[in-house]
Amino acid sequence: MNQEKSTKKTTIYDLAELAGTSASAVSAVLNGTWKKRRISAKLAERITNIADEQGYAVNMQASLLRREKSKIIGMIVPKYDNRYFGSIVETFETMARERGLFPIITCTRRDPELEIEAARTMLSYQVEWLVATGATDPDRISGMCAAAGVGSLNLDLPGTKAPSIISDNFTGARELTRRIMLNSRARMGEARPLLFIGGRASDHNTSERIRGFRTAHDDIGVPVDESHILASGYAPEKAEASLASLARTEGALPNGMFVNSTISLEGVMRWIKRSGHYGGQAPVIGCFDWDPFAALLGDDIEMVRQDVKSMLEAVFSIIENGVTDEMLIEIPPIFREDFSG
Amino acid sequence: MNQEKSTKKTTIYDLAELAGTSASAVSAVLNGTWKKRRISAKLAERITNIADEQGYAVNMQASLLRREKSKIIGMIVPKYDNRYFGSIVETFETMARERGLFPIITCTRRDPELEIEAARTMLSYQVEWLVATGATDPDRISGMCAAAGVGSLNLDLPGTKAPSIISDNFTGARELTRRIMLNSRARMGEARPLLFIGGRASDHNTSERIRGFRTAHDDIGVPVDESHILASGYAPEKAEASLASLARTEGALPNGMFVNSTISLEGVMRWIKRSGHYGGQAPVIGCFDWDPFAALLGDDIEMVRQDVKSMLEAVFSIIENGVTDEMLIEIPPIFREDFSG
DNA sequence: CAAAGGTGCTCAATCGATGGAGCATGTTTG
DNA sequence: CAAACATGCTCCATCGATTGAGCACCTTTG
Repeated sequence: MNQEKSTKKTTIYDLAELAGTSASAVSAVLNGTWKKRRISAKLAERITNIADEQGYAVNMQASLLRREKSKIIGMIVPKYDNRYFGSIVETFETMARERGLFPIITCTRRDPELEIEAARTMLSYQVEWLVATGATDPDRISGMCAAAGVGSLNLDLPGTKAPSIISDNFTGARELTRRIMLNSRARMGEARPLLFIGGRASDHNTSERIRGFRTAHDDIGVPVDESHILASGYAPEKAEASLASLARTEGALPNGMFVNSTISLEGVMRWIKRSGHYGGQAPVIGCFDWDPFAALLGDDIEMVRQDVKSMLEAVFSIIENGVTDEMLIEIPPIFREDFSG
Repeated sequence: MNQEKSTKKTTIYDLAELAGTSASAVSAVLNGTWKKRRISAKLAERITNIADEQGYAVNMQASLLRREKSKIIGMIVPKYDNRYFGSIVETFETMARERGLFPIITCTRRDPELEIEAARTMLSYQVEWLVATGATDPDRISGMCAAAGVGSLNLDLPGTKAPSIISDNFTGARELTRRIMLNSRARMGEARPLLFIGGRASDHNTSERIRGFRTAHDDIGVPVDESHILASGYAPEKAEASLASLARTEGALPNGMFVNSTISLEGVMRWIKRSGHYGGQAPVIGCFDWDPFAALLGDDIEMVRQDVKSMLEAVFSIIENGVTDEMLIEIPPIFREDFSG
């Protein structure tokens, strides 16, 4: 209530004075080591009460400086603008807290420089582990962590210098392609080559998904149209622009599409609506990612959901039980029948 | 490259030894105060090079313990599962970094206990400001911050003990209701009472929106049907359940709906699709929040977008220029014509 | 009743970075 | 040429919590 209390923060020394005891007793009581340090239950209770009254909160900076382990775990994430990353972040926070870890998360907006800066900042905060999600240069981050003696993991996009947990993109894409093909055949009467749109051909996920896309075409015996593989980036505008340009040069577009992410799907749906290219009848669509509203957009839209929970269980299993031999762990994505929500 | 480097972290003392100088010189060079402390440019460069070679990163815990200001700014956010909060978090991070602050964000899943615990943890990390977004008990958080001499702000949901920045819910809801009414009249030939669904009547935003909803009915001269105000919570299931229950007791539902958030809209759209209540013709909908896919869901869906950028500019203006007299700052939301994306 | 052991606490060094104070030099200035 | 000043550093206390070591004061045991 007094002046000092509102400006300066309460420390264990203040509490010690109030309780008529030493700072080490206060420290021991508040961090739970008091039994080990043979402090009486009576004193412990008195200290606890005073601490509560004063609204005391440890100074983590001081505490962590002294401790050997920080219990801080960092995550770098590219964006918060879709359900996949949103769910990764939320699940990560929850699981970290369940394990007594303090999660710090930072969003790098797919900016390679920001990624490095963010990683360095995380190291400054003494993270014990750093999870790089969808990083543009995961190996660079792993290198920095290794030099600082900090563990690192890649999530969503794999690297070569740290264990990587990703979706089984090949199998998922193959099955998704098969389903689009079946839906398309049901509507059109025959199986025809699909369009692939979104992502960057240089990234592992996209190239694996394209491989699955090709394999599924092979499986059914339909040729792949190379000019219809448009890995033009993740932004909605990119997808929109490349569809527009393809329509300009080719005329009629395929009636089935494999869309590489919900972000790309945003652009695709916008173009379909704005251009009126398909008239009333939208194409049969499959999307490698899930969004509740996108799922309601039509009857012929198939969405695969990446299994975020299992992916993060794999992440924490490595953190808790140490690094396994496998450097690449692939988690099967979930198809419609499998998920309840 | 040696054993030590991989296990123990490099400190300024290590760098000082490598450079044949003192730790304070190293510290001054690396934190930019070297000119003020009259270190020669030559030595500064040598130290910088060695630091780079060693991949040195300051120990923030030690640094912050000594400093007076932490430059850490905290945000508490309820969920990451919609574009509104996603955009708040992403914008907040970006703006904080632009101002040389380090943002830490934590998600409390609308759990009141977790909120308090998160606030206490933030205080332990010596945040200078805490922004409580959509908090269930903002005043409790403000109280904790005040006791620790830390500034706090409320975002999205207002409180009474700290400045609050929120959307102008009343005016926004009034205009949104007017638009739904016009769309509905255009389709049905006459203006009829709308349905209000989602949110909690006890929270400020919902009650202000309901007030705007009523006022708009008055403006047009249409009575409000009290049994059609369903503030049954935020979860999609809640909205779905209360529509189902209403349809069971009343038969035909209104042909125009005011949906209080995209989260509720998820449940609404799901119910409309599953129940088949409306046949082919979905009701005219307005939603207080924006989502790109939801916006594409039909022609008669009007979405207001909360002006996240302006809201956060107001937040940082208070942080930078001090607290103004106003305790409640209301930011007008954005209607369709206004936004480009 | 002395030795041995237990109980309940305090002392003081420590973590790494910071910054006020101060110590050698070299350079002006009256 | 001495006083005054500038330059380029280093020394060391400090931030708050932690923890090994150790000091009194019991209580038990042979």
